[in-house]
Amino acid sequence: MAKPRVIYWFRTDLRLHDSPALKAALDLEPAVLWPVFTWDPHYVYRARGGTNRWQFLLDCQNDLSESITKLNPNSKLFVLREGPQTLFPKLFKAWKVTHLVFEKDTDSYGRERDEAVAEAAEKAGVQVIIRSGRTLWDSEQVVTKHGGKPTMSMTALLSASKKIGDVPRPIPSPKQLPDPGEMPVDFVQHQPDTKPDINAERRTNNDTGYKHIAGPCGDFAIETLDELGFVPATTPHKGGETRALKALDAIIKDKEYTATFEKPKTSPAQFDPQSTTLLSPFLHFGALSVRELYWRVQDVVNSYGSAASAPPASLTGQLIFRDMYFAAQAAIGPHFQQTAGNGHCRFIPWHLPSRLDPATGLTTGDYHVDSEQADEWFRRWKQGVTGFPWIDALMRQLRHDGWIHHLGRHSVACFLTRGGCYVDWERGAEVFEELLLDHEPACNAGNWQWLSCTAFFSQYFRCYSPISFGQKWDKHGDLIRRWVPELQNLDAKYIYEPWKAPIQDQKKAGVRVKGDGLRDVEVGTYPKPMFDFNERRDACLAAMKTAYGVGLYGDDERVSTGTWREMFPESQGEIQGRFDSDSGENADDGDEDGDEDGDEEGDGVGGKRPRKASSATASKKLKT
DNA sequence: GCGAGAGTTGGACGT
DNA sequence: TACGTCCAACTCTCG
Repeated sequence: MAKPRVIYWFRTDLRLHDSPALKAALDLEPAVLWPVFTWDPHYVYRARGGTNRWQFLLDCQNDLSESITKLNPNSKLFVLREGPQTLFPKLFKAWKVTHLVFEKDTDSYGRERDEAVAEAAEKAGVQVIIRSGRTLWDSEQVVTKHGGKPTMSMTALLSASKKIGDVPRPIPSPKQLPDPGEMPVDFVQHQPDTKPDINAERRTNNDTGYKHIAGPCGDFAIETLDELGFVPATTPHKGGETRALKALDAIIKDKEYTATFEKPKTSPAQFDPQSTTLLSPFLHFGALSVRELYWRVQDVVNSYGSAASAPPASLTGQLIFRDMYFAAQAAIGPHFQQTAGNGHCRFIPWHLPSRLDPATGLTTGDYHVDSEQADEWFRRWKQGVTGFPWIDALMRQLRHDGWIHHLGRHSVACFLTRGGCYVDWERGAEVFEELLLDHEPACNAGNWQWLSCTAFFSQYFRCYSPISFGQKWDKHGDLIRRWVPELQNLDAKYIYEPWKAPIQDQKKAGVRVKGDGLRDVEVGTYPKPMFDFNERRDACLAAMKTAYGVGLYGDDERVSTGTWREMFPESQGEIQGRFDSDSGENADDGDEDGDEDGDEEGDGVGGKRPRKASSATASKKLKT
């Protein structure tokens, strides 16, 4: 029998070490092996992605390609610019492929795509081999061992995984790779739909990504940001398996750090270097195997003795949480990314709710503006001009670097949702999806649900203060000074609350606390806080209490029909305003009165606009 | 079915 | 500085 002709399809497993799928491909003893990456238009036009994450991906691809070439000078990572669903059927034929091998994807689009590709392969007589490799334990197996239910707690994950067994030991990198075969592409390139383009506002140059299937020089080169029409990245964090393994070596070398790591004791304010490992972006792109990380850490922990930390706070605990979210997503499916239709996510009548596709019930990526005030708060949060320096510093660090500490994420997420703006967690998740280098759909959705107290966590009375929480870690405000240069010279006494600084202190520091950070921004100013935090915390807490009392979940019929309103008291201050679900216009904005004066209680039920007396006082307080 | 205790990492105040 | 206690009170797990 002729020897196999194998395509190894790299996706989010951009590494050579510990790849069960790559091992399966090599076990076939192929005559030829093509290491292929398909530049999938779905991710370019339909999924949110900022330029920093593209850059990190390109770093990973370039590094992987070099590593492949080191093992076989005739080979590299071959990038083809077409969606895999249309490309593979043509490749199977043109390259006389016998096997297609890849790592199992865990996300909804990925699974759908893989099914289509596998079906096409079957039609073409190509054998498909899939291996799980993205998580400690195969998420589908975890779900099965958990009775088909999602793992909504660490206990649940640990008891299910215990039935599977130990995390597999990592597989060493291959020592050699076969030659690639001939690569004719004398077939018609399928042009992708470039509209709608969810990344349009970030695509400032000419997009030539799909001009030639094998790239501008016809050599299957790795694409560039320029080719895709993206501006250069700003992040200092670089990708690639080589860097990942080197960074891991450095961490493991520090036995004490590795063995005694406790996440809650690491500072969200520390940067350069940060207080945590910053390995998550590598995990996301598969440049680092999660099992490699797990066992390298666990071996240190085992030899360290009883002083070592343990899950959930320890390093391996962080990885176990990751698996928990993956397994929860595996059980719930695409609805895990949203409240609507998700029976495990509590319904809270947040502002700025997602628009839903009536056909699928899934979110469209757009949202209803039920409250102009909340929308402004959301925009100020996103841009890092809330007037709360701790929040603004983190949001600016996130935008520029693509990474912030986990507790920083807690802080800004709590602030946007249950502890400040009362804006839908899905809005925040979308911003993280765009900006985070390590954006992992399952972890992102899971953590936003956690922080908004809609799933996984429910102690909504534990609220992060945008002032005290930062102060606890960073009295002098170094993180703020780094990311909010307007406040660089402000006395530490006022750095977390610059609006409290007397005019002469502001003058001395060369800054005026003025404006809203969005309109007519003057040089040398920093915005006033967008609300009185204590007022907002009280309003949100009361609203959360009401919503918990109502006790609706995302899959409840009353959520989809809108009759949930009957269950909430009309006098509830903090509740989603009405909007016309067809046009998306705010139906009760006609007699707009609540927003000019910064009154945050402007939205009522059924067109009524109840006000709390305290809100007026809150606005006045801010003006002093 | 019930109660006790635990639960990734809050804040304010005390010793 | 590190660690307790209270605040007012959530869900889940386990016995």
